[in-house]
Amino acid sequence: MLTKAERTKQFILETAAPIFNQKGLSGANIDDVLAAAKLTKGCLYGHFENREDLALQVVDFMLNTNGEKMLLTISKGKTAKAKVFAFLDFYKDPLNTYLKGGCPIFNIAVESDDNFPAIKEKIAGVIRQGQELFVNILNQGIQDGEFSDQLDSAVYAFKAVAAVEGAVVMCRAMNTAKPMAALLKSLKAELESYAI
Amino acid sequence: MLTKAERTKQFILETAAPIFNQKGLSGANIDDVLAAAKLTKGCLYGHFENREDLALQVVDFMLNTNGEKMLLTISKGKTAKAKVFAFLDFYKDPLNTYLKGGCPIFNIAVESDDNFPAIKEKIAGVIRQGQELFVNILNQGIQDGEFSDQLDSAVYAFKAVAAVEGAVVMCRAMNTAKPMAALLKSLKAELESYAI
DNA sequence: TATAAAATAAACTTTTTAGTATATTTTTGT
DNA sequence: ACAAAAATATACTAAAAAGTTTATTTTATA
Repeated sequence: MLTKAERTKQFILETAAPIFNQKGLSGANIDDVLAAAKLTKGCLYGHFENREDLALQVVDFMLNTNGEKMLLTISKGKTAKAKVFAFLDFYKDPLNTYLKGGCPIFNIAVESDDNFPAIKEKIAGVIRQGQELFVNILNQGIQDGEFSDQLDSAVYAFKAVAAVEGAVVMCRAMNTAKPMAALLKSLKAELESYAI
Repeated sequence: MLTKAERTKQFILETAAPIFNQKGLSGANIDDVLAAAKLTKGCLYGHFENREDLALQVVDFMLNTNGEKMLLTISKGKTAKAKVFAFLDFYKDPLNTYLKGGCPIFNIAVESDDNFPAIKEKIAGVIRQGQELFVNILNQGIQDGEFSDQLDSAVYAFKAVAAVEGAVVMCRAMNTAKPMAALLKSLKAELESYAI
C-alpha cells in the first residue's frame, strides 16, 4: 500500500494533469493547482522541489497514463484489424477526452517544440514508440494473412496517427465531433481495402 | 505610403509573430519582443494598449498572413488537382516553416482551445473557411470532369488537412521531415485514385 | 527647415507568481 | 495511545514581468 505521502503526491499529479493539459506548461500556475487540489503551499512544496519539477513530473504522469490507456485499448482487439480500429476509436469523441484538454502528447508536442528541448525529446520518443507499435501490429496482420503485403505499414501508421491527432485539434477548435466520425470511417475503409 | 507609426507597428507585429508562434500566447513576454525588435517600452506601449492587445493583434497578423500565403500558393495551381497538390506541399518542409515555430493555426488552436474562447472562435472560423475553400476546389474538379463524383470532397478535405497538420507536429517533435514526404505521396495517390 | 510626431533612456510602481519560514494542528501507522 | 509524519495557517520574501512616467533626443513630413 502507498504511504500517505505517496498518495498525496499522486493526488497532486492527478489534479495538476488536466490543468497543465488545458493551460499548457507555460500557462498553468501553482495557485491553480493548489486551488483545485485544496492543498496548501507547504504541502505541495513538500512533494515537489519547485514549479519546474512539478511540471516535469506532470508531463511524465500524463505520458505514462496515456501510454497505459492506449495499450489497454489496443490489447482489447484480437486481430490486427481490431487493434487498429480500437486505436483509431481512441479519440472518436475529441470533445470529451479522458484527460480534459485534448491529447496530451499533441498538446505537449506543440508547446515543447521550440521551448523545452528535454520534453520535446521525450515526446519524440513516445511518438516513435507509438509508430513502432502500430507498424508491428500491421505487419503481424500481413504475416497472418489478414492484410495484403501491398499495405505499407509505416505509411499507413503515420497517416492514421497524424490524421486522428490533427482531427482532434480541428474538432475541438470547431466544437464538433462530426468530421472525426467521417475521418475514422475513411481511415477504416482505407485499411479494409487491403483486407484479404 | 505608410506613416512612420504604421510602419513601426507593423514591424513590431512582424517581430512578435515568430516569438508568439514559438513560445505561445502564454509563454511569450513583452521583454522578448522588445529585445528582438530593439525597441523600448515607451515605443511599444505607444502602439499597443497592453500585452493582451499585442497578443490579439499578433494572432490576427499571423492568421491574415497565413491566409494570404495559402491563397497565393493555391492560386498558382491551374487545375483542381494542381491546387490541391500545391496546398498539400505548403508544409512539405515542416522543420522550416515560413513562420518560425510551425503552423500558427494549429499552435494557436491547441493553446486557445480551453483558455481563450474569443481566439478559439477566430481559429474555428479560419479552419471552416479553409475547409470550404478546399471542398469548393474539389467540387470544381468533379464538375470539370477531373475527378470522379465518387470522391467525397468534404471527407477528403478534412482528412488531408488533419493529416498534414498532424504530420507537421509529429515531424517537428521527431526532428525529421521524412514521414511528411511519404504522407504527401500517399494523400496525392489517394486523390489520383479518383482521377478520370 | 521647423515643428509635430515618434522613439529613447532610465528610473520608477504595480501586479503577479514563485517560493520560504515556522509554529500549530491533524493524521497515520505501529 | 503515541510518536512521527504530513498538512495547515499565516505571514512572509523574492523574482519576474507588466506597465507608468517624464525629460530628452531623434526623425519624419508638411
